[in-house]
Amino acid sequence: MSGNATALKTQSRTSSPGAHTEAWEAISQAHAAVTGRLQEALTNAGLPPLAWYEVLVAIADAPEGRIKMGELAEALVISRGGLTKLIDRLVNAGLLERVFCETDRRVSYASLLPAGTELLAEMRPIVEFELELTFTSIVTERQAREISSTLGKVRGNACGNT
Amino acid sequence: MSGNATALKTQSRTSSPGAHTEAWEAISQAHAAVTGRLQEALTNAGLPPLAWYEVLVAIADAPEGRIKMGELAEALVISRGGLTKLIDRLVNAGLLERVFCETDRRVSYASLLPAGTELLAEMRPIVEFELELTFTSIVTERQAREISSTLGKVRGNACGNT
DNA sequence: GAAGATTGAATATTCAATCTTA
DNA sequence: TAAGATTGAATATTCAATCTTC
Repeated sequence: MSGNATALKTQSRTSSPGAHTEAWEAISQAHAAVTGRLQEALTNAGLPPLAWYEVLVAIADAPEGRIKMGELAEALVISRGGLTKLIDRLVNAGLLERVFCETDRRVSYASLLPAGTELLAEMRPIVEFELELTFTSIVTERQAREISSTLGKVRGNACGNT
Repeated sequence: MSGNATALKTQSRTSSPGAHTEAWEAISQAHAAVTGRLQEALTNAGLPPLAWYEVLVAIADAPEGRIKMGELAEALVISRGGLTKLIDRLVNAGLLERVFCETDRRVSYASLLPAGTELLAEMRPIVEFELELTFTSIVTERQAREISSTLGKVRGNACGNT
C-alpha cells in the first residue's frame, strides 16, 4: 500500500478501495446474502435455524463423530459461553448428548443422537438445493475449486498469526 | 471408530460434497475467521464493534450520504426491528441522525454526523490494515479481482430470485 | 496456578404487534 | 388496505466471574 493511500483515507472514501478490500466486501456481502437465503429456506420448510445445522454438520464431520466444546466454539467462531448455551438447546431438543472425556475430566464432547442424525438428513438437502440454485450457472466448478483453495488459505492465515 | 458411528456418518453424508458446497463452506469459514479477527483488532484499539463500522461505511458509500432504513437493513442482512435499535445506539452515541423524507413521511434516512465521519476515519485504517495482513502474500491482486467478480454475481443471484 | 467448561448479568437480535402515512 | 418504521416480549450472544480438574 502506498503512503499516499493512508493520507487519503482520512476522508471517508477519497480513493477507490484496494483489490483486497473489495474482495473482502464481496465475501462479506455474498456471505450475508446466501446466509439470509438459507435461513429463509429452512424457516419455510419448518426447520430449525442455520446455526443448528452448522453444529450438526461440524459434529457429523468430526472424526469419531464427536467434537470438543472448545474446538466447536472456534469452528463456529462464537464465544465459549455462547456455545455452551447453544448446545444446551440442542441437547434439550433431544438432538445431542454431552460425552465426558475419560482421560481429562475437564473436557466434554458434543455427540449426535439418532434424532440429530435424522434432522441433519432432513436439513442437508434443503441447504444443498439452495446452494445449487444460488451457485449453478453463476460459478463454474473450476471457479468453485479456486474459491475453496484461495479462501481456505485466507482462513488459515486469519486464524494463525496475531 | 465404531461400526455404528461409521454407519451413522455414512448416512448423514452419503456422497462427498459438491464443488459448490465446498466453496460455500470455504466462504463461510473464511468470513467467520476474518470477521473474528477484525472484531478483535477493533476491540484492542478501543473502538466500537464491526457492526457499527458496517453501518458507517454503508451510509458513507450511499449516494447523497444518506440511506433508507429499509435499504440499510437489507444491505446488512438484519431484521428491520434490529436495525432500528442498532441505529438508536449510534444516534445515542452522537454518530448519526435520522432525516425524515419530505415527500413520503413514512420513510426515514440515516445520515452521518461529523462525529460519525471522524469515527469512520479512525476505524477504517484498522480494518484495512488487518485485511492487508490477512490477504497479502496469500491472495494475488488478480485472484482478489476474480473473487470480487464471482462473489458479486453470487450475491446478486442470492438476493434476486426466490 | 492454568485450562476447560459453565453460569449470571448485560447486551443484541428477532418476531409479532402497533403506529403512522400513502 | 398496504408500506415503512418502531416498540415490547421472547430469544440469543457476549463478557466477566466461577467452578472443576489438571
